[in-house]
Amino acid sequence: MKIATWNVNSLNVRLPHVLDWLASAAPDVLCLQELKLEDKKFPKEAIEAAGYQVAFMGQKTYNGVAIISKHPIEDVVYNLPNFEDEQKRLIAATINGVRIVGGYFPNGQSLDSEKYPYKLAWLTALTEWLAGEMEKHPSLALMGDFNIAPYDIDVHDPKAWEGQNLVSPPEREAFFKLIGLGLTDAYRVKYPDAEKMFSWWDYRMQGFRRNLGMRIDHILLSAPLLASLTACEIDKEPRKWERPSDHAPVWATV
DNA sequence: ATGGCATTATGCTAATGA
Repeated sequence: MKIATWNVNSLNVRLPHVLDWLASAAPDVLCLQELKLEDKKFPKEAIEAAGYQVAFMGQKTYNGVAIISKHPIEDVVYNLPNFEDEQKRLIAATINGVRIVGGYFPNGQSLDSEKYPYKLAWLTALTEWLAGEMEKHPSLALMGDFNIAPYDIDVHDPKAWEGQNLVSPPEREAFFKLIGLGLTDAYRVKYPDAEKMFSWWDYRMQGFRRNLGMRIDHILLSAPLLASLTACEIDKEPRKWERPSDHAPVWATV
């Protein structure tokens, strides 16, 4: 099964990109983040016409997540049951016996922002909920825009970014608590030492052309899925398209 | 060098993203 995640930064704008990528990459499952549209504006018909089913939870202007799948989508959970939240950031479902958890993790903005403790609280709630989820579903994939670069080699200029939002020690500790549940960073299994391999590039300063990016979009696999992992890649092609998202899709085959 | 660029909305300026 080919599973993927992509922060599309507005599905209104990026629907053609998503349809093109579904046709060319043909994933079984694609988690989307940052839909930035209301449920009533979700392009359900266009995605179904492409041969996919969909579960989604939209929000005007900000956030919003979806799971697109070639196979039946079962037991959908919307947002963290243990975390009261106005923001639409998480969707989970069972597909082909695999528990898929798609998340748009809070950005945090900066360490002195009120959004930073919200990010850490969200991560704590996710970790607590996910522990129970993994007991119920041994085959589980946690994927999405984590807004955390786990290692210095995931950052184009680690010196300049040292201690800042997206790489700060409390965020990285939260990331490794998720790993501690028994999850594995699929990309790092395939490419343990690869440097300058990013999933997001700033729109400004010709960030993509100069490869000034961060690896913040991840696929984390439980042990049974890790055992069947055959490939994991970041697809940089859509980032070269006209009017791209600032994120690239990341996919794995399990 | 706290700029740069893209998206959205009680829109033409401001907030947010990462």
